[in-house]
Amino acid sequence: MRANIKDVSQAAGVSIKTVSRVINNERYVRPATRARVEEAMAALGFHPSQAARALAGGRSFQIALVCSNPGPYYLHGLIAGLRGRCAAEGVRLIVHAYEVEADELGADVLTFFRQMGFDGAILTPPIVDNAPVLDELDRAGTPYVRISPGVQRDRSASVAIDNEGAARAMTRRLIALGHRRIGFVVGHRSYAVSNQRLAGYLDALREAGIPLDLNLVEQGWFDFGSGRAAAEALLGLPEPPTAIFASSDDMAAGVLSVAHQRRIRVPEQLSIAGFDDTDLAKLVWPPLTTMRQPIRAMAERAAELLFSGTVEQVVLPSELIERASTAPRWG
Amino acid sequence: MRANIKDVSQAAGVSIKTVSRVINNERYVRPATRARVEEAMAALGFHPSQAARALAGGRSFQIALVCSNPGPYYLHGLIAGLRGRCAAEGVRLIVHAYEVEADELGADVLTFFRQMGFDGAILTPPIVDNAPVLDELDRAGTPYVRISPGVQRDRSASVAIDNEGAARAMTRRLIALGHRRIGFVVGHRSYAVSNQRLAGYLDALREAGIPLDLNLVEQGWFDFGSGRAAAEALLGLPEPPTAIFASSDDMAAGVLSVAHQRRIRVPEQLSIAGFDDTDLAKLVWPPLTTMRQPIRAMAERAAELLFSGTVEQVVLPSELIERASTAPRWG
DNA sequence: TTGAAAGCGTTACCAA
DNA sequence: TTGGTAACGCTTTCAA
Repeated sequence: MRANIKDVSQAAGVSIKTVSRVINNERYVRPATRARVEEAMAALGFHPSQAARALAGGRSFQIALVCSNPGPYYLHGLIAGLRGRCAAEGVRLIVHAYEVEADELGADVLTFFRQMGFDGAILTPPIVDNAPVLDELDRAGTPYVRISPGVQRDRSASVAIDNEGAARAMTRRLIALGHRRIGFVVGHRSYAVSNQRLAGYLDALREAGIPLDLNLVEQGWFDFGSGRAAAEALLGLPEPPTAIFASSDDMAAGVLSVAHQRRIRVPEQLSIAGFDDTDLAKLVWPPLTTMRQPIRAMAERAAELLFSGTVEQVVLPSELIERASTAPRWG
Repeated sequence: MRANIKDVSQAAGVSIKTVSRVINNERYVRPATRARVEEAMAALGFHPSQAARALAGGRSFQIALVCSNPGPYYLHGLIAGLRGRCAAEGVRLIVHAYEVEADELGADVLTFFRQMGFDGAILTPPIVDNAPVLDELDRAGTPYVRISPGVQRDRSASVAIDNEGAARAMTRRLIALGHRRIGFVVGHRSYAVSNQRLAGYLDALREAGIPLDLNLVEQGWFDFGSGRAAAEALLGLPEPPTAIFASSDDMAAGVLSVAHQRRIRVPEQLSIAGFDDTDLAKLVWPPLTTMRQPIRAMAERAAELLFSGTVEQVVLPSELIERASTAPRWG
């Protein structure tokens, strides 16, 4: 049978409470006593039951990462960014990836939160803007950090980049390269960042006095397939764009693949721009131009805010990466 | 205050035990009683405490996914494959990503397992071959499924592909294309699959009567950077290879980037082959040839084995994808 | 600085 | 088909 705290207390000749003090690194334990207890714990191969600690102490030692079914790089960046800090804090990471289409109302996520009192939560779009979910978290007193919130930004701690500004910068860049007909692939409708990026695009056009041609704006869903579909539509126009700015790298890769099939040389005949959290630019050849959202850094910062209890709206810089042939990001 | 099972039992006018029966969908509850209890639960917004269930019931309703710090596509494939089944089983997924270099002995993972009695575990390389960890799991009676085990394959349920056969097929393909000098980038030393893939490469050479040139074999670490380093070495040889087979797609992408820098046309002047779990082939242009490890399907199958309690060694087919220009995998 | 005892919210066992 | 009551293994409160 697994050793429990009582076994340890007997082996060490102290009370249960004292063992508990050692487990939790509390003060008021004489070094000698502490040593004796630790010895006993090691000898018995004792590891405190998290379930019991959670029940008695009201802490779960778990934080939740709630995200939609995101792309590989986004998910990886999140987990990579959270991993270290969680380990350092002795906390487990519960990954809850939900189906965006199937859970518009966040009901699933609500249930998820109500079952285990998490010590904290990290939310990503689009659930990050779901009021009932935020209400529940507030009600339960669970600290949480939102990544890329779209609404009520000052409601909680959050980490984001300036999506609108970044999209504006990218569009300006394309305009500076001489493009006047710039296609745009909008992101998933349920994500606030999609609108923010679209707004940046529109703003840059306005600023440059380029009239908006609605034929150049296609709806996408952040994935490779919808990028391809959008590219088919855009490149099939009587007067196709000379540049296409996709709201995510996955979609940009889709655009690239269509261009390739159509024997369109990139970037000579068609500039393709992506926007994302990925390292795709380093993998794709010839390269896309990418507006880089530092998702891993955002996750790291989110963990920092969560564990320090700081309620603050952090805005991290994004980064415009010209095509990798001129600005490689090797390593 | 959060409603507990006692509140529900009082509201419904039944005993605690009956509420428990309803929660756990046990038999021997009259439909009318069940309905009354469910009503009370809904009215009180009751959700059973997972901590209490875990403590009393000896089940944690959590399974662990233990992996090293894997690449984005690998991690994504794993989680995507496990997600649905976990949700269906009402079980949470705890992601434990550990540092391979820092945890050679699996001590960290051992602690991880001993703290919470998981209902099950999914292990991936290289910890999948760590005997102490497997022993601990056996001792605790925790069901587990190993993905791509390297040793003691019949020790537990597992899912794998035939790595050696796949690498052999890939090498044969390169030989069939007329290559005689085929570089090989070995995977990370701590992973058994690295040796398996190397064995397949060596076997195909032997079979074709091509003498092994050790200068053509470079050590890599599964990542982009080591792929670049290996390519620098191989392409810097007095007599460089005409094809390079990297044991992972990330490394293959690194090789590709070096080829690009050196103005080597791919695949006309240099064939590049990858081996992985990724969809890189669909993203990279010009394409690599890839031996595809269906990691998501492996994860799905692993979940199936885990939850059904089937102890079986499943071998899934891999797939040779010729360069994407001729065999696109769009969508 | 240490200890005794009362929870925490379930499930499991045994009766009824 | 239902209900008591003892675990489960820890934290917390209050004394000492």
